[in-house]
Amino acid sequence: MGISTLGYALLALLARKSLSGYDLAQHMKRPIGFFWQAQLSQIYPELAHLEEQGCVVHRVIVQEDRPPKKLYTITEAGHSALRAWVAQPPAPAVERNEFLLKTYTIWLADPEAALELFRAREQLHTERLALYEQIQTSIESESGGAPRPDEPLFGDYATVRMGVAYEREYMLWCQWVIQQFEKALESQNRLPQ
Amino acid sequence: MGISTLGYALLALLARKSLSGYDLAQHMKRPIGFFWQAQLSQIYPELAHLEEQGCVVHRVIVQEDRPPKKLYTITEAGHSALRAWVAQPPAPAVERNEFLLKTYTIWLADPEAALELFRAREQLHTERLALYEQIQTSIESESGGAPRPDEPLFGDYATVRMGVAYEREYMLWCQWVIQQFEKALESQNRLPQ
DNA sequence: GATGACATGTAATCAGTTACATGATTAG
DNA sequence: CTAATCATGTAACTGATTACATGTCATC
Repeated sequence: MGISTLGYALLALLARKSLSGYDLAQHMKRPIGFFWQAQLSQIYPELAHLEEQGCVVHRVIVQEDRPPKKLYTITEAGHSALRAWVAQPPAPAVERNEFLLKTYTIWLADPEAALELFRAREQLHTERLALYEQIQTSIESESGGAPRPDEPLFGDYATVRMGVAYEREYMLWCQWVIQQFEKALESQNRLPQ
Repeated sequence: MGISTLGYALLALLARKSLSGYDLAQHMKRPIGFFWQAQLSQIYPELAHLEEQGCVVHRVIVQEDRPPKKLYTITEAGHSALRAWVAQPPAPAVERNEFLLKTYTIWLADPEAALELFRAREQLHTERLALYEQIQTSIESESGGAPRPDEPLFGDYATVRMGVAYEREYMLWCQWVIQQFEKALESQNRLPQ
């Protein structure tokens, strides 16, 4: 019946620009993929559903050099549905972090294996941090500081700031865990058996 | 065929202590619920599945004051399955943060409504931060500092440290967003229409 | 006698992933 | 001629949620 969260994610993109299903999938990878992901096979039925609900309309665009595509445009109804949804507090999220679940049980792992796990993880978040910082900087130079909160770019900027803070803390936390294991290995080496 | 992530979550608890399905559901709420959640209706079939795989066994405990329960105990096979899983890097997680999705589209919200949304959110994370800091402190006083990484309590401590860092940054980020909207409203008031 | 915690499960539904299926056009 | 990108979809399966179903025992 209603509109799923994915539906709102698609409307969020279409509120900025008309796009085809394929284009939407690209934009769902980046930047929206940082906080909401979806496959093409999920996007096509959802677009049909949004069209049934009157939130979007499409027209077929014939291109010379590429296959024809369906260009989707948000309607006034879609716009007001999105506006009603956006300031509504979301239901409590279901937390699923497999890495923290592993951390909870890391005490029974071999310390060398644990170190390898956390060193790889530290690298992952260090890389993501660098990427997000670069995006943040490029928005700042485009806007001359932070975009104003009534511009679409504010959405990009605010979310990437969260990303920067999150990745920085994750990286530092990995370093702390690594330190704990290194300390434990050291004292074990000083007092063998 | 194999063991699901929920299966490993249950094994992670049973590696510390034998529990019934009902008890497991309680422990899945806290502390594991901070990073992995499951319903009772999901836990019972998964326990049956783990038993089929030989990872757990149960015996019925008749109690005087309460209904009889099935006490599940991890087997050697379950223990080694858990040990093999724990140091294996998890597959990239699917990111789903509905609040960030709303933030991405917050530019088309009414500024007063946006402020309300973020103020409520700031409070939520401030409360969670206080809870996690309290848990962290109680573990520290129990262990006299950080637990050693070969103790089960290290799992609790390391995960709660991540929680503290995460909630602190989330809270600060909410405060930053609030500030942006307040600044925008101020300058709007200075130059009406 | 009602409510809430303890205790165990099944059935129906939903959201999301993976695999399947097809086809045009461009670049190497 | 092969691989990659563009382009649109359906089908089967899996993981997870919600609703259903039953029953004990203790406390108010």
